Amino acid sequence: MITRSKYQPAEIETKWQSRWAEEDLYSAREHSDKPKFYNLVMLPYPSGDLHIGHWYNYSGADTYGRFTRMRGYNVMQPIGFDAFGLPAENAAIKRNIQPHTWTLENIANMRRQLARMGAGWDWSREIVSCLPDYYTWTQWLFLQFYKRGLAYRTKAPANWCPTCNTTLANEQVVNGACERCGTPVERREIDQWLLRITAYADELLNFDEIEWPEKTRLMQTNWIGRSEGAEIRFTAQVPRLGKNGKPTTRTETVEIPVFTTRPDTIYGVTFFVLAPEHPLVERLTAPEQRAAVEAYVEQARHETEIERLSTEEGRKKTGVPLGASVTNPVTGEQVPVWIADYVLMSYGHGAVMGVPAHDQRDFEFARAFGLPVVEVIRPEGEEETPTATWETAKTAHGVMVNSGPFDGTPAEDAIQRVIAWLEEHNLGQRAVTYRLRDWLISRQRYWGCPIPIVYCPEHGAVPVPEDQLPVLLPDEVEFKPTGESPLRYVPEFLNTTCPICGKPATREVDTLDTFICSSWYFLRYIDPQNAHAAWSREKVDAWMPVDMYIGGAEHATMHLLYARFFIKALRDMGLLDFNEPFKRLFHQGIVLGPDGQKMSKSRGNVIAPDDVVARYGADTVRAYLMFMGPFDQGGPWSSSSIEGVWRYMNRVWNLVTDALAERQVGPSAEVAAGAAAERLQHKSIARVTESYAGLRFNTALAALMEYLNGLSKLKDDEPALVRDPRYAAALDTLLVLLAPLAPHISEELWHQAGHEQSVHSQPWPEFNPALTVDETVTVIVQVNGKLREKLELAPDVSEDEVRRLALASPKVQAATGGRPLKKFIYVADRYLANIVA
RNA sequence: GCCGGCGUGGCGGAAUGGAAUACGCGGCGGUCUCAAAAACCGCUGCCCUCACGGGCUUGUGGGUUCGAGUCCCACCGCCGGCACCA
Repeated sequence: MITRSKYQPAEIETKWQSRWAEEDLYSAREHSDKPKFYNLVMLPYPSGDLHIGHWYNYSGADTYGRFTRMRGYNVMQPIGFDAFGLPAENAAIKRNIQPHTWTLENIANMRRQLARMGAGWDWSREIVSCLPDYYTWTQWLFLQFYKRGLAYRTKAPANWCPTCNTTLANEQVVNGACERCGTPVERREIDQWLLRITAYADELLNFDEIEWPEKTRLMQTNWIGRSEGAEIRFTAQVPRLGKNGKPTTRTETVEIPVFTTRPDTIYGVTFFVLAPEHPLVERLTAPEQRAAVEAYVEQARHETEIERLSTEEGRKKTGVPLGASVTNPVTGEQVPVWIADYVLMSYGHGAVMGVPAHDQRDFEFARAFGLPVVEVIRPEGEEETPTATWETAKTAHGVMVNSGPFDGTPAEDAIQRVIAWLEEHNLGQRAVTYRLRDWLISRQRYWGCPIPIVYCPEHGAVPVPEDQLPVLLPDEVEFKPTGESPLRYVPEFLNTTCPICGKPATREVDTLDTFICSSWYFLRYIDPQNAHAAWSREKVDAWMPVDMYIGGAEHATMHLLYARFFIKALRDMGLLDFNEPFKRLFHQGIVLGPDGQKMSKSRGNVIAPDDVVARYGADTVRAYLMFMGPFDQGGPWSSSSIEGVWRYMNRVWNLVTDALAERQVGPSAEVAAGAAAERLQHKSIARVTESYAGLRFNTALAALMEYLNGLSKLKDDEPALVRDPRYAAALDTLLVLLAPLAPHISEELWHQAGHEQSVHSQPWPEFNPALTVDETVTVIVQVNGKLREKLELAPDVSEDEVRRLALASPKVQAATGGRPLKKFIYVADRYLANIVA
């Protein structure tokens, strides 16, 4: 009677975690004969707790990293903390603790949690973005952008969150509300630092070098929103401004450019609309309209972005005429000028030529205010109908009509011909506009990377010389609800001298958007201790680009776009020599609560990893997360389904430890079932390898379960199998194949089986294709596509033989009912025959 | 509204155009036990049939094909992104 040991994950997991750390098992080698593989995860924000979503993300990434390492790659798998940001400040205000302290305490706890996963992190490369040895180089990078004219300062309307007392980038505004607190966003004019991401808009649309999900590429493409068309310069008479800046009685001609994607509709312009914020509104307004216009402008200013951008049913177009007109440069016609909130100052030129016949918004506007609708484009073969009867604009392309000399121009030439005409007469030109705007990077906040700029009364904004970096962020500040950075009230920080003249000056008190910190962290991992440079060019050349980047899809249009922009800009500065940071990208899915809803404290459906790990161990939790479904799909947590994975781990433990014990009591000897065990081994290697390679961890574990079930059954049927060396080899392979998903139990049993080296250093097993084929195969016989017969035959059976046996089968004959054979199809690699009768 | 994705047993899900429902959960029956739990073994899509066996089934309707969960068209439902972008 054998007494078996019990599977106790807590014990073996902590044991192996310390052993691996002692042996430095997971540090990437700087010099290696093996090909490099940069396996990256999106670094966590140190909120204090690793949640189940982190476990999901990192379990998949670590499984893939381990698999790749065993396949012979020199894998680098670093981890760090994106440690600046608002939550630290909010916690500081709420709990009267300094952000610095709060953040570092959280990091300490999360390091423990990250270690408890048993993932193969290379801790020697850890970065913490709020520490000076990191943010020195964030500042240095800002200066490089500044030097190249890619960072600039301007007074611009900014999204302002009255709750967070801070500005927000457009990308951080969700449906017109603050992404963090949900407060509707207001607009304010403030001096801002921006990065010229729009200079790279076109290049960012090119995804040729990267293997990214179609969905993410599409989201970035839509986000950048490239539109091709023309700029057309309309003109207007406005009062000439006197020396005092006040209008005089004399007039002058000003040009008002518009952007349009449909220059072919130029003859259909019946009105002209400016954004309420357009700088020419005041000068164009006639005295009798002044009161109405000012009221409308004031109203638009108070509208939130949500209201203004809403396209909800029933929201009618609003607007006010200025009592002025502009000249259509092509037709020479005068059309009235309006202001309306459907025209946005931030897109194009803040002005629109109104073509109600061929643009739906202009159509609605014209109907609302009784403006004429003139048809100038007619799809080929369509009859003329009076525009008064139209219910919508006709936006399709077509032949130009009512367009003077352009009449009859076919759809395919219309736009080009009008643009050519505009360019010839110097009244406009081909133009491209983007939805993407420059990246607003100033935050009126304390807990961020200080912007290395000094304001001198004489020299204005002066960059801090590189040898004076870092501009240190004070560790302690006082928080006052002023809406200004607390740094303004720290004299030691604020007051300095001008780098040019040495006279008293003040520092920039705004800090950088944390997305700046996360736009280059993957470069610092490569050379984290470098005190002389942000990175060594040689090391970055060797490791970049990232081979696999796994993280959430919510970063599609922010972090992932910014990081691409950074790399392209740094390339143009000569600081590195590649075009894209992340060669492959994978978005893991979202783990839902047991109720199928998104996890949230208010719903009470949150699964805390620490709790389930205490109960089942890290291996079971990791493997269960991967078993839930496809890795990019996520799904609901199930407290009963995880029991199945827990049972599996126990069955692995029992099968292997039993075999080891029983092997002691007798000599090894081959038995018949050994051959079957060997076939199963090779089949399983093939299946599991394929699943891992495709990041289909759920089917990898399913195959491992079938492998175990199969071996267990073979042993039950023929107990002497335990002393067959082929059975021992099959169990060893089971442990090796399981190692990426369940690193601790496989390591423990691997060592119990007498191996010295770590299971994680084992080469990935190869399979012999000849051994993945069964001794007999089931040939499926269909009649007219329906399954009618199964034949057990040898794998090398010929088509003729199958045909003879199939037609001879009574079941087949019954199914054909004596009808003559029309066609016989045999798919050899599927062992499938179809009889058409 | 536009763009994208997804609809398969009671549940999570599997399936290079070739045996639909692998694997797991749950359920039912059994072994062990005084009993229960755990563990182990067997059964488990739906309908008809005592049974042998037969019919039906991948959101709905149509199509392509020897053969469709998979490809094409239309519709319904759910999820994600964008949303007056001129």
